[in-house]
Amino acid sequence: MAQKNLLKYILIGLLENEKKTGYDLKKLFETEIGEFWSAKHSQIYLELKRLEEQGYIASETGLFGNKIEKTYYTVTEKGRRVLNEWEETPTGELPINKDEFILKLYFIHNKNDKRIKEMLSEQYRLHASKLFHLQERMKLLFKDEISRTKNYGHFLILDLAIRREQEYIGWIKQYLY
Amino acid sequence: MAQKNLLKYILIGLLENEKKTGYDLKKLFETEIGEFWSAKHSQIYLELKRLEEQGYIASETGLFGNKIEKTYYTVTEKGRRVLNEWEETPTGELPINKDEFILKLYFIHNKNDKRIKEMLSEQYRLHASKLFHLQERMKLLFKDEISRTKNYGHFLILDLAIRREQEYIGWIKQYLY
DNA sequence: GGATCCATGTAACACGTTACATGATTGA
DNA sequence: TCAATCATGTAACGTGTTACATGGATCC
Repeated sequence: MAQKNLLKYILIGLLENEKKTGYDLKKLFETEIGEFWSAKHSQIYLELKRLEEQGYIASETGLFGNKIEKTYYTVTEKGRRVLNEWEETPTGELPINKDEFILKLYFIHNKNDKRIKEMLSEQYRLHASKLFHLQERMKLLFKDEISRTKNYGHFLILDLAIRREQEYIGWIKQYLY
Repeated sequence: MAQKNLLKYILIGLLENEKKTGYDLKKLFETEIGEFWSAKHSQIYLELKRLEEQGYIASETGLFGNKIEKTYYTVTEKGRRVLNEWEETPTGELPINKDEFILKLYFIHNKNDKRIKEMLSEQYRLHASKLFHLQERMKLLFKDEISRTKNYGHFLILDLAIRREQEYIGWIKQYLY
């Protein structure tokens, strides 16, 4: 997955409909996007600079209070074009989900190993908590039909994420008891 | 996930019961481990050297044919210890599965966007093919109760992987038709 | 007055991929 | 003899994290 610079498209995509600062974008990674992507502010600010140099986004400096300068970014025509090109390109190749827990489990050979129950219990807690969080997001963002139609992609992937957690929890339960 | 050097534990873990060459390990990443982890030979060879320097594994050079030298690695006591420590440490923090398709979908807002069906169709093919492959592996590796008991962790994660693909496919079908 | 958030940046490092490189062995 | 596979390595680069760094604004 590395080497494709997908952060580029995320940033352009997030700026598509509304100008935002680097800090705004950073906050989005902590909430909205955080469920399926991550990036630190250090990486975001650098990438924004690079995207501006390459002409995919443009910046304007706004004033906040009377001293702090905020840099707002907007998408250029060129940026809009590459975003669309990317969206239309078949993705191909399923990604490998590197999951440390899965890895640990792989190296446990004996069915009666005491650690299995401990590990499954921990995962149960983590996934149950994530499931709850996702369900709350679903309620908050997509309570009516209109909101679903307007951000349909987001609705779809939230639905997938919830199903996935439910399945994961089902799997754990089967082997935990 | 990065910064934890999990490759280290994979290599030690794979060498635990049997001495292997770098090439053997590379091959395992193409088959067995490939379902849930990836690594290129360039990274493997370097990591093996580092692990030997740090005393986690030891090497012996064998001859193959009459000219080629193969380097076999085995795990040391120190290596066995860190592997066990790792296995006993709670994993914590669910990983973020960075999936390019999910990302693209997020940026599609309109329910009637033609691209949704195309994207879902492509994913259907990919996941159906992966599911088939996983099911074949399951049949091959775990046909009887005894094989399950001997590599129980592997059986568990293969079962999870299959359920996950089934769920994914179910999700696609729901919105594709 | 102090904590927390807003806002932006740089530097060092770790992880992972791609490309370059070499040469022997095996089987058709 | 030619292709594929076995077998091992290095170099350059791209991506992402951690740590370092600064200073204003807001709220209690």
